[in-house]
Amino acid sequence: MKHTQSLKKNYQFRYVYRKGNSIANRQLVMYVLKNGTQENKLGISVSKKVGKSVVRSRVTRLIKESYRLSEEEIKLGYDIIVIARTSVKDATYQEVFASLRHLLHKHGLLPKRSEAVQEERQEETAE
RNA sequence: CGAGUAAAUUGGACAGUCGCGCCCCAAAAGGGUGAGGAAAGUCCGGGCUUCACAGAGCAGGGUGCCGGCUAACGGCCGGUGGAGGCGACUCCAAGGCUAGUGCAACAGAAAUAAACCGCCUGCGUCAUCAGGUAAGGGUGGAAAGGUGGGGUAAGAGCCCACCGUUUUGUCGGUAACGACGAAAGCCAUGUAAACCCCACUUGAAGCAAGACCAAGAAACAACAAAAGGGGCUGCUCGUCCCGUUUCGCCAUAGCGUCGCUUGAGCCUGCCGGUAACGGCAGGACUAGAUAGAUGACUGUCCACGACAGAAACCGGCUUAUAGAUUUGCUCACAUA
RNA sequence: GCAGUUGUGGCGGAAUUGGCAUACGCGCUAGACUAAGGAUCUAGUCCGGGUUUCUGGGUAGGGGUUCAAGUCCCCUCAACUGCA
Repeated sequence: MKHTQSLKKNYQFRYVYRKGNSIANRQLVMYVLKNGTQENKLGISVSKKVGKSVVRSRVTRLIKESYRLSEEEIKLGYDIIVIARTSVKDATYQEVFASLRHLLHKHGLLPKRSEAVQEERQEETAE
């Protein structure tokens, strides 16, 4: 991915957990913290409670794919941790995608999307 | 065709767009390649690595009908015995309680030891008492080989026949064992998945093993001896290494390199072997990450896709598994 | 990845060499005491059939050895711990 590294070390995760802001919905939890660089760092955490290794790796891939397809719109300079909750194990790709967009929007990391939405609305009203 | 039994194969396919790990290329573009039959459980066995050499003895652990295969095994193949099934066929930790020790609750007269009831004899009879008796009753998982006959006061391998058991001979088989015969009236239940005996086998830990490179902190003249400590293992031997003690702080470590994938491996053919397997010849050889790569979308088709994701490797076992395909054999029915 | 430990009523936790499964404590239910509550005392409390007695099953799940298994052996499941 072009603008995104991955969070690797445990201390990086703990720093974000301690200092960052968290917002959750039914399927995911998202921690966000400014890191003062021109890149984003993404960490995905799927605990053993979610399921077996097949389930966990599939959940990881769905979250990663959802993030990748949204990457161009997301603000830069943040550490983001996405934690999967137990209910994700039965979710489809579309549900995960919508859930991730929902949390990114609540964190205010999707300015382009909101602008786009506003533009669409303006266009609709203009028409 | 129906019912069954044994085994083998497969585990969605094709096309396009975007994306990921590794490799090729000086780089880019581009190209190649990318999870399983169980990758799982970690139940066994191996190679490999470290422990000086991987050594000796004891203890401990494992296995347990016989023979073979194998690097090895608790695996596989073939056979023996036993159990089940009309049959194809399936299942069995299957050495030794006749080496010793332990245990066998409750019930029952009595549990490894026998007289409660009963039967019989004697004191004329009954009762009682004394004695004989394990055929019958009852208890129990188990009650002193079983059935039938003779015998007796009543009974008893007391005697006989058959069956079983033990010992032994001949023959067959590498062997487990089998067949046939002889002898012994049969000193004795179960449990060894109780201790144990016998035979074989086993050093310990595990790729987070470990090797190398880089960086940092502390301490230190050299040699020898003693004591102490440590490593290999539970102990003894043997052997090697080392200034010691206390307190505090940091920390999943350095996006390090190797180990890391070509291997007791796979496919095809021929030969040997009942088979497991072995030999020879030819051919292909393409996951190797290090917070960890296989996904998303679209279209077409069908049976609408189960169980499930590599983390050093290999041989097995066990467990999970939608559906599809193939072959051998058995039984029943029908027909000829 | 490798190595290991544990599993018994609603909860904690006993059960000797295999021999009557849940002793004991907490909690819960009913009753007594009280104007009421608390505390205290009494009784009950694994599940099904019957509701006094009786009877069948049950120690994470499945099988085996044994006359008999919570206990011994094998397989599976779940929870937990350690290892640079």
